[in-house]
Amino acid sequence: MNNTLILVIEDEKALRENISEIIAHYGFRVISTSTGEEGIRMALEFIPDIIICDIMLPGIDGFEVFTRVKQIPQLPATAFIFLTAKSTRSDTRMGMNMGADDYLTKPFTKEELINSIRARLEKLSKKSKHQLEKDELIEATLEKLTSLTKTERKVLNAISEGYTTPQIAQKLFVSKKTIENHRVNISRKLNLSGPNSLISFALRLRMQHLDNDSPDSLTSTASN
Amino acid sequence: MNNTLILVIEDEKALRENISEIIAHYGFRVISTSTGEEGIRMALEFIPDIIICDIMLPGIDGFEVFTRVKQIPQLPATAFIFLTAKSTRSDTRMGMNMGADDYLTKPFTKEELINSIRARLEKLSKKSKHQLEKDELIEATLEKLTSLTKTERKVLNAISEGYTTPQIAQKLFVSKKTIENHRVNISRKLNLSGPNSLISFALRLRMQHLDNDSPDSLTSTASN
DNA sequence: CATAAAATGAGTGGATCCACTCATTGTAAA
DNA sequence: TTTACAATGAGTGGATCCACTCATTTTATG
Repeated sequence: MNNTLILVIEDEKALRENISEIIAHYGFRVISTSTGEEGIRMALEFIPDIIICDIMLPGIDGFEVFTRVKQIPQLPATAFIFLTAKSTRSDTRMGMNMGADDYLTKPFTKEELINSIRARLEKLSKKSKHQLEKDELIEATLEKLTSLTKTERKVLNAISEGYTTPQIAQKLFVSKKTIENHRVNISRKLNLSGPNSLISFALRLRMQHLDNDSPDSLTSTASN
Repeated sequence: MNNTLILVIEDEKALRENISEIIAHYGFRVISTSTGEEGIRMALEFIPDIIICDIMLPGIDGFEVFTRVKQIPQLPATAFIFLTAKSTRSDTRMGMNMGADDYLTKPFTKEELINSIRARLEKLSKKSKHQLEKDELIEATLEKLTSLTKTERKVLNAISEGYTTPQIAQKLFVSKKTIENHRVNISRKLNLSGPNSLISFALRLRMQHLDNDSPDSLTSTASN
């Protein structure tokens, strides 16, 4: 049902296990660690949806974890919830001013914890709703990209950049006819048909990639 | 320099003017009102980037303003900062649990206010950085859309949805030849040329609009 | 009403896109 | 060394796109 992944970074063992237990009990997946360094490593590996992080940590502190995590390009949407006993005014403000999404002061009830999590998830899903719409269109055909050969990928990439058949032919030092053949083969593999279907797919794909990760994209997908 | 617009909803006159003054002093544009009802109306009209709203208001309260504002589809990205004297634990939590972005308790210093604003702006702009890249591509030609006629807009919209000339002709109950003529006229007005240039532009435009505001987009742009 | 602009439609021509078949060459794996 | 696949290129045909000109009708707008 729920595929949400939450990363808990908390030094105090009892509290860490307690939090994890609560989160798990409410149906979320949870991973945890006691140090900031390990937390950053896990964030990179597992790409959690939410990070709950204590400020007082051995080694690097919660603020440092936050700034490091925010520099990871794969984690732009990850919500960050600070956790601390220091409920002094200036500390709370510092956390929020850094861009944190919420701030829980110890001790807190399990309702406060779970409500905070739910509120952040609500915000996250709201922002990426139309995004999903786009994803679905591509998703189905995206896996079929693996069936493309090296040259076909190059051609598709060129198409997505707006080049026409004769231009691509010139770029790759082959005849127009060869590119045309590649286009047909690509369309066949991607189950596309009709005029403009290829350029349309290529552009949608490009936009998709611009929204996500790599800068110049498609050629780097595989080697074949 | 700074085009950020901030809406302040605060009943107490002295405080409202004080806040507005501080915000304006730091170079942001600011509008304000004393009631929730008026605040919602202004939010709809001016589409602010940030709304700063007191919880204690005559008529509908801050929580109600928040939920109403969040239902406005044009304002998915607007940051919401609550403002209140009630700094009791449960009140703070309720605000955050509803999905607020920050929570300032009275009295607060101007530094706290301005830092909170800056932190939220930071988060907003971070999410739309690569977005700018795409914007620039369209921006230049975007204004020329105003020179399109009603029917031309309809055709362009259909193109962006993936329809081909014969399909559009059927949809609008006119001949294929008419649609072809419209295509040429549109291309001329937008300074486009070459094969695929129109579908390419239309798709980029569509993606643009999907990321921003309206649901079914282009036809609603003007009346002519 | 008169003029201008918008909408509709047609003719022509060329370029590109799409889809099918077929053939040759190179390359890599069984 | 077969076998399979990738890459190259060609032939044919139809559909669509793009760009030009021209004409008719409808719809504002002064």
